[in-house]
Amino acid sequence: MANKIIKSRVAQNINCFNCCSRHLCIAGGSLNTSEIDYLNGLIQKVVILKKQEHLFHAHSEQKNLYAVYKGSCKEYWIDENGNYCVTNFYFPGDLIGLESISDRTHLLSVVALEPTELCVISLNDFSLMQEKVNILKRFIDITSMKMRNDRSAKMGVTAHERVSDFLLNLISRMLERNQTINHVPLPMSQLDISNFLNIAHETVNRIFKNLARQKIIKIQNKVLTVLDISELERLGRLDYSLKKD
Amino acid sequence: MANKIIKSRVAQNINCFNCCSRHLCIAGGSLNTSEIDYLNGLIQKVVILKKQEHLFHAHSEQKNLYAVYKGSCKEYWIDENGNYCVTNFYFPGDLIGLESISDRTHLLSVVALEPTELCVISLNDFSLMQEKVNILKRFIDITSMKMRNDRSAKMGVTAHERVSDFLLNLISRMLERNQTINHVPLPMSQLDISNFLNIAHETVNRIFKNLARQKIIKIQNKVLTVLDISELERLGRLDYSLKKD
DNA sequence: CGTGCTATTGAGCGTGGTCAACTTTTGTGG
DNA sequence: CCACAAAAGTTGACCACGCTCAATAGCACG
Repeated sequence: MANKIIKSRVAQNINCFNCCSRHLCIAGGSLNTSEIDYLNGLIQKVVILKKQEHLFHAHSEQKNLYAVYKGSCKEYWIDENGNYCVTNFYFPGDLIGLESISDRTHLLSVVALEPTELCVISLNDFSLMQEKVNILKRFIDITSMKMRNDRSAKMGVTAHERVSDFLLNLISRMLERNQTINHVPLPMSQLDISNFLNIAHETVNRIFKNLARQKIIKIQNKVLTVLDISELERLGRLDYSLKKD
Repeated sequence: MANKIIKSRVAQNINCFNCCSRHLCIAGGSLNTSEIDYLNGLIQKVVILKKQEHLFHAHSEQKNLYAVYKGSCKEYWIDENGNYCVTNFYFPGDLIGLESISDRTHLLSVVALEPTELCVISLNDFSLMQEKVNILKRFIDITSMKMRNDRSAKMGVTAHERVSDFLLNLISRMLERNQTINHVPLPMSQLDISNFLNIAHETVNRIFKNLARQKIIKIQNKVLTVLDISELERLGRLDYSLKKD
């Protein structure tokens, strides 16, 4: 596999000010212009990944945090018995690598689900940021929100609930990204979803088909369209309307 | 229910230096004496809870973070359909309230499983701490570790795996607290465990009995004794030996 | 234009959920 | 301290949800 391409953000015309996901990323919250300017100056590089290309592998040294700029990624690990375990999906504005900061070793692997670009926050830059209290507060807020979000994606008891909750979680994340409920990207395979939810992939497929037959959702070309959100909420245990604000 | 008792740490002779869980709490890591001294000066109060008494309820304003000093707590919420959902258990050295920092509103409720004492870190104190870079780094490390730990408690696919993983997770946390594998406290009910793991409580009971019959564990008076750790690891998907260091 | 991955559908069966009954433990008030 | 009530734990029977296996169709990549 080709080595991943790293370019300068300036050359790619990427910066925090014109980034349409910045409200979800570090540059969001209540940071003022000069603080974002400072951030923007620190973050110099972008990694450009092709589909299926790894951002990093588990057990490697963690040198950076990453913020998804464009595209999407899958996080996974291989357990002691050789099982492939999908642990998360990342979309524009999400920070990758937070759970590894404490020991600077990646616990998990991350791979691109489609052509993807990620801003590189070196841990050195991150140390510098720690001098700026407001930026650090923002960082802590993001970590706190991530914990909430991770809890809600796979909570249901039954397979129907779990699939519904997964979709509701995706939908609420896409709404945060100013997408519409009529066009929610599903870049991951049903196999990935089934693995993430601890459900057989045949079951995931049957539930998708079921929901489609009941005209609750429609899936075409890796794009989800929600036809009856209130019915989907009834099936899941999450209430996305609570998280809309 | 009686209002919770709040006392000064000094009066209770509690401080970060003589706390036997400090290596897990904010005062651990590589903080030096003067930094811990600063921390210790900021944290003035202890909350003392009786069994079944709430530390806070979901939807209330978050005024503090809490560090368990002694005892244990259960975290839960009530979903839209009225289901009681256990989301975590906390032991000495654990920080409570991290996922609520971003909007200063508790997402979850926390209740004591036994007589419990918690150090109170007001969010004001927390803001002050943010001026001390090393303390904040330590805080971020803890958050990062919490994310790892939360992932590992309920990972298995089958009921046997999930119960085994839950026990392995508890064991590894107790080892961090200098407890022995022969005396792991189980202050929560089997009902709580079943709810946390999304498993029927009858199933949890049967699996405990099974493990006991196979002489892998023994449970008496809410205390777990591990008789065959390698067999327990084989049944679960976690490898506690990886986390012993 | 094949080769391999992903999606789809069917049939059979086992894990574990549900319901029910009972015992044991814990907590509360007389 | 005992009596009673409530909660927690235990055990058995039943059966359904969802897993496994299998076979085929669609799709994407070289």
